Amino acid sequence: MTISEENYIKVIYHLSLVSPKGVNTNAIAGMLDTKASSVTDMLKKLSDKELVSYQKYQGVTLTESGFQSAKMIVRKHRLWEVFLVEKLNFAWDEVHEIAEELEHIKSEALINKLDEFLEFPDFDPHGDPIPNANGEIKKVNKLLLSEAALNTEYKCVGVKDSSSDFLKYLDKQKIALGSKIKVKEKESFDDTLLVEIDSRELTLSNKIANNLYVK
Amino acid sequence: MTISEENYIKVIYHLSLVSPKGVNTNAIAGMLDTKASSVTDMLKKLSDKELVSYQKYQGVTLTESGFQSAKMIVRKHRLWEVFLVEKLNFAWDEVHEIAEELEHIKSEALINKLDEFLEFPDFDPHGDPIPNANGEIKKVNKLLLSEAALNTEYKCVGVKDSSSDFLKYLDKQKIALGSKIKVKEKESFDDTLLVEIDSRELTLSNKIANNLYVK
DNA sequence: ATAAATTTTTAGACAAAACTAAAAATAATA
DNA sequence: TATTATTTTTAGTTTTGTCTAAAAATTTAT
Repeated sequence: MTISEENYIKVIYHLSLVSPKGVNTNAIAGMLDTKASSVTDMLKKLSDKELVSYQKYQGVTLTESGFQSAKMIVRKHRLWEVFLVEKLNFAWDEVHEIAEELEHIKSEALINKLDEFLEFPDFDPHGDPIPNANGEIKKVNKLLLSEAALNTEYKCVGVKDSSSDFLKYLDKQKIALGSKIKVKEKESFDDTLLVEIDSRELTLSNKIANNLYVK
Repeated sequence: MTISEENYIKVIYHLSLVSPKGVNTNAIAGMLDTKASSVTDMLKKLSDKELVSYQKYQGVTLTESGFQSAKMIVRKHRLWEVFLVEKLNFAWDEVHEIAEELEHIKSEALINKLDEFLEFPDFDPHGDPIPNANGEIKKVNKLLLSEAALNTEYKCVGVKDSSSDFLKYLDKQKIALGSKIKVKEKESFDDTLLVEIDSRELTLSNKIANNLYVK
């Protein structure tokens, strides 16, 4: 697989978690910052390689083989992110772009040795699960903070939006993965939350609450 | 710079250490396993970018900018090799191919943090010097074992040939970088050496002695 | 249900990096 | 020096992945 093919497979994987019945050409083009016509071309190629099943105008889904490939790319991406944060002391908002490059390094031995070196982490720095060498993914029943029950203690376990802006906001508010969090009040007008985090009180907008996973 | 351009620059760098007055098209083609005509095409492009100075039929040399770029690629390659051996426990004959890929990862921050994580190593696992962030390279007055004086204690500090075959041979003979070595006899007929390594006696062919650096 | 809007595909073109085959320049040899 | 031999370059293709513009299919709206 070329880097370009890998990028398409990865994007189709992520999009099919949201639209499992078929991913649209335009959606792929949007994610890859390319044109729909380029996507069509690539879908034909991926289809020839039996990585996706594709019928004109009907959207695309991953084949079993494409699905496994996608998970291996995601595995690499997330393991490298752990390495960058845990070993090289990058901040969690700095690692995505670098991991986008590292995820295309070919060696299987490399990624398995890296996994071992990192002591087989289950989650990346943003709380996303890391597929193991067999492609198995640990399921976690997390929910969005916006869906959390009142006066119940939760733990922050992940972010939905992992943009630098959002992550820096969390840093500024000293909200990290692992922080204890309890919703004390919910404003019915705009769903603003009054929360207690590690025994500090904070007001969080609905937008924030919609992008923070708790358990 | 594209990966292909980087590979050309790196090869020209290595070849110009041997032929500093100009590197031949065919020599580059040989190293990159490509055709002379492809090399000519690329030399024009690199010349346009002022990474090399190139006159038709006269061979090619790196410009100052090309030279700095080359050293940064070599720096990345060798730092990744240290990482693979020291941290991921790869054998020294397994790391070259993987580092060939890793050397093209773009981030400056990454390589400097990696350097720090590895505690600023001066040499890679084969004894080759690692340029620092400014492109400066530690000089070492090493010599080939074949040129070593009799009955003088040396230390193995590098290999000239870093093929897997040669490195595995050294492993088998328990010769590693850092091993103490003394030439006790030199057979005048074929230059075979009788050496003492870490208090074991060994017979080494001239070919071996011509590919092992000592100090 | 037909028209309008949107999405997707086709057709044709382009740039990068490789190739082959042939021509031109340089180097080696008689 | 003239002739070979070798090296290097040019000219013309190919492949990969992209693009634009236009056509076709699908979806939405009147």
